[in-house]
Amino acid sequence: MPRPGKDSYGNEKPPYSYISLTAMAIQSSGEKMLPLSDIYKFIMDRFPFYRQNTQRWQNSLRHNLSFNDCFIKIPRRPDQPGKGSFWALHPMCGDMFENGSFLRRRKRFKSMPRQQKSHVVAADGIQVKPMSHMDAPPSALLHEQAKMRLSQMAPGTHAPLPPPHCGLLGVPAQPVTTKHPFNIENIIAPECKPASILPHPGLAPTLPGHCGYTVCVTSTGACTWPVHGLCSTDSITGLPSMVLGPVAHVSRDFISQGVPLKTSGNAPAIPVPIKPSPLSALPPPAVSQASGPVVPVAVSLAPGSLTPPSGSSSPAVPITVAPTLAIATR
DNA sequence: CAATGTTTACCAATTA
DNA sequence: TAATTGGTAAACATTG
Repeated sequence: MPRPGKDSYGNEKPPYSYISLTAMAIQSSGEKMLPLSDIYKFIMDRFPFYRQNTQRWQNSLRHNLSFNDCFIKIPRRPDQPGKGSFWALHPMCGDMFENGSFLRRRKRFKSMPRQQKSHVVAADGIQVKPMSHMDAPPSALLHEQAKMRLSQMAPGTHAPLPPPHCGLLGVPAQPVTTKHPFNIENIIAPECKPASILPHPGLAPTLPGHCGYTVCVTSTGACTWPVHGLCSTDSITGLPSMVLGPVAHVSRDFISQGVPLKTSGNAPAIPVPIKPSPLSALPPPAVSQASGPVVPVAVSLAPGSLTPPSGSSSPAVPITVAPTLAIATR
C-alpha cells in the first residue's frame, strides 16, 4: 500500500481507485480505522485533486464503503460520541491489489461469496481465498498485514485460529495463542495498538473480572444472558449475531458487543464488523463456521434457558449461558 | 438539517 | 464477448 506524501500528484488525479485511497487512509491511522470524515480529510490532504468536486467523489467513496465487503463498519463506543461509525479494512482483504496497480483489483473481495466451495472458511468465519491466488507478490503495507493475518487465520496452510472456548457445546477449551487481529489477546496486549472493545448499547457496566464479551449460542432466535444480557440479535432474522456452538443459523449483521475491559477512557476497541453478509451463503452448521470474527473467549455454559423470541416458530433451546464470560487473555 | 450510510442503476474500461 | 470492476448519479433511510 503506497503512502503518498502531501500533494503527491499535484492537481492530477492520482492513479488509485477509491478503494485503494480509502484503504490507504485507514492503514495510515494508528488504530487502522477511521471515521468517514477523516477518510475524506486524508484524501484531500494528500491529493489536491480531491479538493474539488467533493460532493461527487465523496458520494462515490461512501458508495464504495457500503458496497465493498472489504470495508467493515465499526460502531463508536459511547465514550466516543460523534456522527457515523469507524471504517476499517476487512481482516482478509489485504491482498486485493495486484502488482502495484491500485486502480483495479485482481478480484473483488467478498466476505461471503455465494456458493464458492473452493473458498475456505476460516475458524472465525472469514472467507479465505484459495492459496493459489495468494502467491502473487502484493504490495507493501497491506500485504504485510494480510500475511500476518493469514498466517494465523487461514486453515490448512497456516496455523488455524483455535476454536472459541466452549465447554458445554463440545468445543474443547484451548489456550488462546494466536495473534488474530480480533483476538482479545491482541487487543489488550500492550504491544498491540488496538482497537477498543465496544460496549453493547444499553448495557450495564460489567461485573469486575467478567469481560462479558458477547457470544450467542442458540439454534433459534433470540437468546438471553442471565446476567449480562449481552446477546444481540439480528434485526431481520432475529438470530444471534455471534455464534459459538453448533447452530443452524447465524446472523446477517455483526454487531459490536462486549463490555469494556478497562474503565479508562482509553479503552481499546475491537473492530467487529457489522456489515451484513448473505444468509444464503452460510455454510451448514458447524462449530467452527460462525459468521464473522469469533473472538476466542472462554465461555462457560450450563443448562438453562435460551428462549426464542415470542411468536417464533423455532423451538426453545434448553441452554443457559452461565452469567460469567471470562476472556482468556494469555 | 447536514452528515452518514445503503441501495440501485447505468456506463466505460478491463479481463477472462 | 460475457463477466467483472470501478466510477458516477441519485434516491432514500438513518442519525447526531
